[in-house]
Amino acid sequence: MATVSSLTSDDLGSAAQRERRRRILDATVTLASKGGFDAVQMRAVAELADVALGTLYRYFPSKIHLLVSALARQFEETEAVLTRRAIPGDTPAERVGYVLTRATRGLQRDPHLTEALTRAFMFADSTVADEIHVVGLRLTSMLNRAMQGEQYVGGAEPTEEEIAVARVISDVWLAALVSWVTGRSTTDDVADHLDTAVRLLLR
Amino acid sequence: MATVSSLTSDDLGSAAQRERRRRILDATVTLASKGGFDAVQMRAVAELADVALGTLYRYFPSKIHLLVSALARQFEETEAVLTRRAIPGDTPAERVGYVLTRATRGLQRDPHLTEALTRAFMFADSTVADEIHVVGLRLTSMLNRAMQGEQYVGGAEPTEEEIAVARVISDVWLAALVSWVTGRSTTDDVADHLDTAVRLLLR
DNA sequence: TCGACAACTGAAACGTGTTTCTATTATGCC
DNA sequence: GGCATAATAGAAACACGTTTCAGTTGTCGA
Repeated sequence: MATVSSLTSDDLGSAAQRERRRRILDATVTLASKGGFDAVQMRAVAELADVALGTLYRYFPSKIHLLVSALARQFEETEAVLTRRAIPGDTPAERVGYVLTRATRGLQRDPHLTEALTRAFMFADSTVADEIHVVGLRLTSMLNRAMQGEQYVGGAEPTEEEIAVARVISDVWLAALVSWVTGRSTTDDVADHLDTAVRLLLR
Repeated sequence: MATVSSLTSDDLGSAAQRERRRRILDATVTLASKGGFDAVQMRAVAELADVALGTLYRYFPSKIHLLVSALARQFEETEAVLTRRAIPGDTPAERVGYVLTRATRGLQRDPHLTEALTRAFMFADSTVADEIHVVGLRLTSMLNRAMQGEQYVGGAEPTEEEIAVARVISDVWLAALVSWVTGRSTTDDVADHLDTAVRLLLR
């Protein structure tokens, strides 16, 4: 069976391979952070990660796969950080707003990296579905957790309505990110727009 | 002054030039409709439009500019059609739903074209701001008109709230389109999600 | 009508993502 | 340890977006 997916950590048998995968993603993030999407050149990634170009393509079948996988790893870290403590705020709106603000600020702290990851995500086609799905799961999981607050610990399922709201909010977030990344709006615009959307949806 | 914008019809003095521009955009849509984003190859567009490659780049400074300009022209047509008759529906939600459904169905009728245009729009950077802006204007104008219904004819300005709602809806629409284009959701998913978003926002 | 200037043509060349292929190295099994 | 197999290195080649440039054609004012 021919696979078009990126190799995940679980797919990789040996420690040396997981180590290679890690080096590749590190190199990707380093280059993206320095010069954005255009600076992530496959030859440069391979060299920085100290693997051959062919090996890079064995691990990640395209530049887009590579960047979306890097995005997934970043999200894992964010989620891990966020999971450690309860999300502050008394209402779902406040908590969702808190999560979004924090996530957005984190992204805006490294504009080049964000540009690279966002554009890859937006440009991805159906062959990247698996990697995209991972990202989507983490995002909705974070938002649902924020909406439910304390109750989440008890393991309550979110309602239909809550799921729908979370989805709309992540749509808005994505669109805002795109418009920021492409220079069509400022950081303040993004914050305002997100606040407005949360207010409209969670009232 | 060095410009990075595409040449609009207004910029072009002679009829021969407007004709060339039209041929280029026609070729773009033809190729996109047949094979999507990847099939819109600059050499192929130039050949089909019967212009030299250099000329194509004189009219549209990049493939993305070209595709976003094609998108703008498609939107103009949609808006023209939509303007001819009053939008059916008794409530803003119904009218907005009608417009979205119609526009979405139109797009889904030509998946390859939609894929090409959507991906270009998502990938555009700040050098394409002018072209993007045109698209954004048409979209919000259509939505505002739908929200206001009959009153729109009277030339009433939309309220702050209405503008915000329109913006959120277009965000959701864009995100839904992206997820459909990338094979992550079906046409029914898109319709459902849009309905849900409209219901949540216009209640 | 003529001359100057801009627009267009045609073709070559460059950069970067992607593919391909052979030689070499690592891994797992006996 | 020795062998079969898979993984990797290294380098060349290809595809397509983009740039460049010399020569040709069209346009417009005097």
